[in-house]
This record gives sequence, structure tokens and C-alpha cells, in this order.
Amino acid sequence: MQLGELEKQVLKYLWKNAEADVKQVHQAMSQKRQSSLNTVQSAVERLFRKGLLTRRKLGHAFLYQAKVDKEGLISQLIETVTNDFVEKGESSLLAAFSSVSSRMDESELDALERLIEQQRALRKSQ
Amino acid sequence: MQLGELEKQVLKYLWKNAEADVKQVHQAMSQKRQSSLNTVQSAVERLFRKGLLTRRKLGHAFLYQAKVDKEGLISQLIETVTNDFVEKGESSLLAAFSSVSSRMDESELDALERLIEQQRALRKSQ
DNA sequence: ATAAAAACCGACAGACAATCGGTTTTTACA
DNA sequence: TGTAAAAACCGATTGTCTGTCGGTTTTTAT
Repeated sequence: MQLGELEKQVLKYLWKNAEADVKQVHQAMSQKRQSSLNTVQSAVERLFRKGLLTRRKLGHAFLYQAKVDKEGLISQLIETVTNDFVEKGESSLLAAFSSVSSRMDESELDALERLIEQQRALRKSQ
Repeated sequence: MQLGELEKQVLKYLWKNAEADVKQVHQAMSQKRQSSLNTVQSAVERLFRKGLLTRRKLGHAFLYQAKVDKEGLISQLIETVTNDFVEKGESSLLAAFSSVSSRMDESELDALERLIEQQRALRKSQ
């Protein structure tokens, strides 16, 4: 999946603000760029068509909401860019990890290990 | 960085075959697609301009070689797709990891942990 | 010197994001 | 219930990037 700059900004906004209509998104975007309302409308609709947003009608406007969270999207993007380089049968996420691990320094490896433990603890408790 | 299908295939070929000229690459590509020699030439040059290949003249042809290995490229791609979603100061690689870890199952977590240990062992021995 | 081989140049088509003007649809309410 | 305003939707344009090649220039072996 291919995301443009404006689309990413919209997503980031919707991760911080649970629901918003196009007007609000446009308002927020105008901090960083001066896109017209229509431009923002297009970007939001593109994201909706891509399945990254949900929406519901409230009054006369749609309220849009992020359908995937940041972590989910990043995972998805990683799988996308990784997939083509992974033999079938192999987990592309794991392959990605092994690609990256050699580029990490000691402290990052430590942090990563802690992450794994955290993840395990989280599962035990549920 | 944005890579097309043909470009990816060229890279994969050059990872398996240390050095090759355009003719050889074209030869290899013709297994999977019937691009003209010129088309392959363009793709190879684009990769060269992107800094993903090196080359040296041998006889009357350039011999091209992958400059990054598969792991390096994947890391780079992950950083690219991740960067925009990561607060500055935060390691985007680590952020990517934490995004993905919650999508992994037990066995993948185990495998990941083994990878970390492997990585550490590798470092101690060098 | 020259012919063959390879590199290089330029052009075009097809995706896709950003952009926005203009039209249609919807809805609140006078 | 007719209408104005708001929002959605449509269509067109621009710019970037990949795939695609034809044609020209450069290089090199003989």
C-alpha cells in the first residue's frame, strides 16, 4: 500500500482524535499545510476506500475514524515492503526482524528483549 | 524509497549472483518476464542511481553488483515506511518492532528471542 | 578504420498522490 | 415544504515514478 504525505498526516491526526469530520481534519491540517477543504476531502476518501478509515453519518457530515491503529498500520506496511523479498513459507515479519537486528546496537537489543518479555507477560495475564 | 517489480527482481538476482552485466541480468529476467534489453538496462541504471548497486567496467560492459544486501535493504525500507510515524528521538526500528511484536504468535516470539541471542553471541565472538 | 556491443538519451504509457473547481445530494429550518 | 447552506461526490490537471523501447552515441576489439 502506498501512502502520500497528506494521507499520513490525516491518519496521525485521527489516531490522536478519535472521530472527526472532514472539516475538522482540514482545520487540523491547516497547521502544517494550506490544502483546500476539497483536497483534504479527497485524501480522507482515499483512506476510506483503502480500508484505513471507517465512517458514520452524524447530522449532515460523516465522522471518520481510524480503522487500524498505528501499530497495525506499521505492521502492514512492513509486511508489504518485506513480502517480495521473503521466500514463501517464511514469516515476513520474522524475516524483517532478522534483517534489522544486525543493525541494532546493544541497548536496542536490550530494549527489544524487554519488549518481548512485556509481550509475554501481557499474554499470560489475559 | 520506491521500488518497482522489475527493480526488485534485478536486486534479487544480484544477491544470488555476485556480479553481472546488463546482458546477464536481462537473460535472467527473461525467465519471468519478457522485457527488452533496454528495459532491463533502465531498471539497472535506476537502481544504480538510487545507490543500491555499484559497478565497474570490465571489457566493454559494466559489471553491476548489489551494494546493499537483502537485510540492509529491508532495514532501510522498514525505516522509510516507519519514519513518518515515529516521534523524533525514538528509534524507528525499535518502534517498528514494538508495532509488530503484538501481532506475533508464541513461536514467533520464541524465534525472535533466539535471534537476539544469536546476534549477541555473534558480537561477543568478534 | 570499422563493425559490433553496450551505454545513454528521450519519449510515452500507466499508476497514484495532491490539488481544486464545479455539481449533486442532503439536511436543517423558516 | 421549499430553499439555502453544508457536505459529499465527480472530473480534470499536475507531478512523480516505474516500465517500456526506439534510436543515437560511445567504446572497444580486431
